[in-house]
Amino acid sequence: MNIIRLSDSIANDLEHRILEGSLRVGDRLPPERELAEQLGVSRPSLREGLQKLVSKGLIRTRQGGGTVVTDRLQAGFVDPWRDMLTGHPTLQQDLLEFRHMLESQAALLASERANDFDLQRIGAAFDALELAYEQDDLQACIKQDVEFHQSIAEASHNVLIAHLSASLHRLIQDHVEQNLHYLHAHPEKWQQVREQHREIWDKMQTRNAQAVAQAARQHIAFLQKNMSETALAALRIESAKRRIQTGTMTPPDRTVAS
Amino acid sequence: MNIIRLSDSIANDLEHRILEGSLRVGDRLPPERELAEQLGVSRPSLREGLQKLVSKGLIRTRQGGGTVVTDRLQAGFVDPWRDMLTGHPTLQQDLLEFRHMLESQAALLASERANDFDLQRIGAAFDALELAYEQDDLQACIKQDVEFHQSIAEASHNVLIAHLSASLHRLIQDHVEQNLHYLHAHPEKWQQVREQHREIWDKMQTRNAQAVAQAARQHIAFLQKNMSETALAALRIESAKRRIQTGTMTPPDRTVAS
DNA sequence: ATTGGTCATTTGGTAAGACCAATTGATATT
DNA sequence: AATATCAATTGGTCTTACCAAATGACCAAT
Repeated sequence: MNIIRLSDSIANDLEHRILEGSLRVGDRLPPERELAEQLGVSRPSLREGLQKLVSKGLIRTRQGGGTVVTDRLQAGFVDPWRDMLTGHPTLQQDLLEFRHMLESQAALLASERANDFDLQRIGAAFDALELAYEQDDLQACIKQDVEFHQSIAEASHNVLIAHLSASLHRLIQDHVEQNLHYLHAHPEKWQQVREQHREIWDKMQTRNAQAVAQAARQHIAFLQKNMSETALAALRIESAKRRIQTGTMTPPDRTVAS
Repeated sequence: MNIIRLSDSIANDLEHRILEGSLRVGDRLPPERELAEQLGVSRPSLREGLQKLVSKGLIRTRQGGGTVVTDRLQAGFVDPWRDMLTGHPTLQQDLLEFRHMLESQAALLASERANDFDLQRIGAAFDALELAYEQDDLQACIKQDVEFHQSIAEASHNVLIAHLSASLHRLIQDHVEQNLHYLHAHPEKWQQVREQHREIWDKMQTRNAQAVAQAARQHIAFLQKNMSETALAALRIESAKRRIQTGTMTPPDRTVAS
């Protein structure tokens, strides 16, 4: 009945790749001429598809520059929370609790579904993390810590988990950094964190889902405990700016929309 | 700093005309060749602009038929996640999986933290749900089903879980409705759902956290199973319509002349 | 060695013309 | 009058070409 427009197929496919994670935020697409040839379509058709995605805000094109992925969903889901968190530091406990759930589930699913590519990426992240530990490079540790957890989240092959995980990492990046600084000043805890990462990676390789989830839970619980200790010093200014919500706890009418 | 893309100007211009009223719903646009000449642009550029509007749902094009203004303002706002789900049915599995995790965790936390007010609200929702079952009022069932789960989510006393739960419920409302309709036609399954709700509520009252989480997991798993069955037909149609497969993205067989 | 500018290359933006395919509507046929 | 047929209309796609902005390499000046 309805013939599918070629440009729609193209847009749909690229959109799917972005959501699924094979095209990640910041990635550059191949040049239009090249991509058109890869897909076996003409450049105008490809461009019609690309422009659809541009209008959706999923990619950004610059003349002479190239085409890059600029996920707008990442902001869409979490932006409303950012205000809440900066205004109400007590909610950070909720956030950590949520992360606890999210990461353990991500680890569980990842150990069931990770393919070779996923495992390779996680392994590479782990190695880089170990290297950062060895070199005592705190900045690199932070960066690789995020990459390690994110690679696991994306190996879960669940779009929602992957995106939420990425969003949360952005959201709590400051606190992660702060926390790692604190841990770094306590070598025995610092060493514990390192062991926990190794534990997760080891269990992941055995593909024992429950064990991986357990290791992830322990890791996050450990961070949760330490972070709450350090967080007390952090909440200071910002408090006066916002009003607390009424007791009925009514969610805003738009948490998902952009 | 940003050079205005011609296709964007075109899309904006037409969109403005539509919203302003000079182009009304059902109106036919001039043929592309003619319209391109009127606007003083090439046909590819015009088409890029038109396709942007197509992806926004403002116009509809039929090969040989013409281009007509459709009504997008009926449904109101644009929810990117909703669009994603309708565009990529495979994501619905991810959504259900996520809900599975979220609701079981919510139930677990709720059974630990619910105060008298929370329990009263959950109980009231359950009673209303039972009443709806008794009266065989499908609409009321849908409404109270959401309220029941949402009251539990908010009893978790975790803001993120409560908000996300509310967002998800809105997101999958259509599918919930569709699913309940399906279940309603199968009395034995319909009864099972009712029992599962009772199970959750009973366990909740005993404040056995693990038991509640287990009951919630079973409930969602049951819905998940049935929903995937009902969605199967539509999903097959959708995937069949795609000419481009994910992965290798083989282009449509375009018989070359000569 | 670093800085700064010049220039060719790369890459997205636009245009023009052609042909294909579905729709439509008028015409011819029964 | 109903139906079948065909030609014009119109969106869908491809090819080629050229323009303009961004990039990066190379070279000159400090």
